[in-house]
Amino acid sequence: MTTQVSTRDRMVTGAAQLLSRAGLAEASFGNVLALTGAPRGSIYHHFPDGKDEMVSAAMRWLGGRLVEALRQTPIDGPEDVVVAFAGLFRRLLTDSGTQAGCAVAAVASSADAGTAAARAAAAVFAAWESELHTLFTASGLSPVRSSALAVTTLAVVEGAIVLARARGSLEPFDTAVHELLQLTSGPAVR
Amino acid sequence: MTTQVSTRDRMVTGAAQLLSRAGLAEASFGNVLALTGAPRGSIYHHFPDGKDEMVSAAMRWLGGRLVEALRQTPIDGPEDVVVAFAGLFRRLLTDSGTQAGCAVAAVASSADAGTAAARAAAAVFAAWESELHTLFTASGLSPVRSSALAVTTLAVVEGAIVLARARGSLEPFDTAVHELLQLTSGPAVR
DNA sequence: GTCTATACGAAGATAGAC
DNA sequence: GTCTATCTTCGTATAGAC
Repeated sequence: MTTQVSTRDRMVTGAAQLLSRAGLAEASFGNVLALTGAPRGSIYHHFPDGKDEMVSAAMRWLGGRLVEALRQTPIDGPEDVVVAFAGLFRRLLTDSGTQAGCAVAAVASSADAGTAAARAAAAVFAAWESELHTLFTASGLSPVRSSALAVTTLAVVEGAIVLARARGSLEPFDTAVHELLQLTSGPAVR
Repeated sequence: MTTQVSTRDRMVTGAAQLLSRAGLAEASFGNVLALTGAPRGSIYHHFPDGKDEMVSAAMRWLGGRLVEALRQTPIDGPEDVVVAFAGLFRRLLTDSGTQAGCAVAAVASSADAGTAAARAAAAVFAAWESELHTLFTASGLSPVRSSALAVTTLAVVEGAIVLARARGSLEPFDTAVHELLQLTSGPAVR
């Protein structure tokens, strides 16, 4: 039995791809239809609130997808948390030839504040941070230390993605993540 | 004698503002003219290559401006470098009510690869990284250590800006920068 | 659920007068 | 250096038939 993929799902994943590669403006209905082959008539059938709703759906899909992937990774120490999380985004960079970035960051940085899409992006960041916190705690760190490292891990990875894209090289990404790892094993109070 | 500010200069700084707040798509000629009061006829007079050229000019202006500001800051130890650099972007966040971000990151993440604007954004990142390297070295760190910290400082700050905007709070920014400071004074080989 | 047709605005860009 | 006019393309969004 082959898995049924709805037109809506294809549009959501297509929008996520376009957001990742070229930002909010390029994730237009026209581009989504061209990429997915979805019919024009499907737009406002599946997304009555228009683009804002489609982008919000893409945010939720990406958010959940990464959390699931994280939960499938075996975690022993705090270093594993960083490596697992960073590894997922490193894959995004390698798979795209450093042409893709984080779609959530793209939306958070360009959607009008207060729109559903902007709120969805912020919610995804919060969910990722929460998941990182949980994993850091499970790996042996104190709640306080886990909080600080969760935020910092997110910041380093998001920033490193931008630098890697700009330079067209994984080098800045790997360097920044390597430094981040120092913080998980450093002398800081646990 | 009052300083003459050319129409071109007003357009460049206006474009930089719009890029910072809403990204590449919102930095349209129409919005730049509305913001600066520049005449329509000035567009292709001052920027024969169109928007790509205007955005490139905005990148160069922002890039040079930050380097100048950095050079005016007294630096004693490596911590001062981080505080000075992060402080400039923290100011951007506070002045805008966490509504503005880094215009260079916005362009690097959404301009088509290969365009003049994308190359200008990459060049600005390289210039900032180089300046950070110089300052870290001057503050007593080894060249190798300075390289790693320059990249990491950039990454943390860029990522932290995105998180601060999304949450509408300076908290993630301050947390990430605080962690970054640990790396400058940590046990890593200098 | 899907289709066509269409409305409306804004984008970037060019030509030519002043 | 500035202005108006215009072109083309693309964006979101809606209406109504199938």
